[in-house]
Amino acid sequence: MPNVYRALGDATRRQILSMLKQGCKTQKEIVEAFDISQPGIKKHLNILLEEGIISESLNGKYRIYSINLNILQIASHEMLQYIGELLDDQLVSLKNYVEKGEFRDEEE
Amino acid sequence: MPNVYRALGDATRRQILSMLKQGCKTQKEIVEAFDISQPGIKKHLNILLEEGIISESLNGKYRIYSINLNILQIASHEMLQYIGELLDDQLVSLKNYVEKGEFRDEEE
DNA sequence: ATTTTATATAACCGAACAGTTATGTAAAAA
DNA sequence: TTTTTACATAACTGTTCGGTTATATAAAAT
Repeated sequence: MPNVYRALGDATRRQILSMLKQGCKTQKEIVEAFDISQPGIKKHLNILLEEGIISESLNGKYRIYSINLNILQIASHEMLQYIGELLDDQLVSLKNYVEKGEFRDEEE
Repeated sequence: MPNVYRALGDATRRQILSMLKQGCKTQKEIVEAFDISQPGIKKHLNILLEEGIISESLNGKYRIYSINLNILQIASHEMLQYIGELLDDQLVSLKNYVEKGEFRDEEE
């Protein structure tokens, strides 16, 4: 099961995910958006891949990355539940709202 | 500002916080609840202290730890907002619900 | 056919982490 | 006063992480 803390625990990875939320991106595009070397970015992408939060596909010489919102949702479930329990019932009911399936599956 | 990812990113620390949610605990009590050495537990407590998620107080030879729910709430705010933005509007409205101040301040 | 482009991979670095053992210290109990 | 108890601290280990440079490779463009 994906480790959301690991995946989201780094600011660069969060920015990458925000980029991918706007649409699929080439590795090159991602690299150009940061002041980090290509292998450095690739490591972040590998961690997101390991955690299943993003997917990779090939197109000629390009690597295309996309975000897996459904998996991210499932993955954050446990975390939201835990925080909800700590922060008490208000957040829990809030979490229940999420769990009731009110999400639309953007990734289809 | 507290790094929630760091604080909550470890299972032992999450268990410690769950314990403290039930009430203040002595370091001894916490140590006894885990199969980890006393210095090992102390390191986790120090990280939670660094992030401001828990507080420490002295009582004779005892160290008493308590959870700072208010700070945890403020700290998770950003994280919840970010995840909300990724997981789209349903979660955002959910997050707004939290932000509207619907939390009661258990720690007063 | 050669060069450029997009990416992969290896090797390295310093810092942080999770854990340990060993030892010191201060409060409480005997 | 001696011993026990609760905790602090230092030093060490192995692993992961975020970053780098250097180099290889495969596709595309020239």
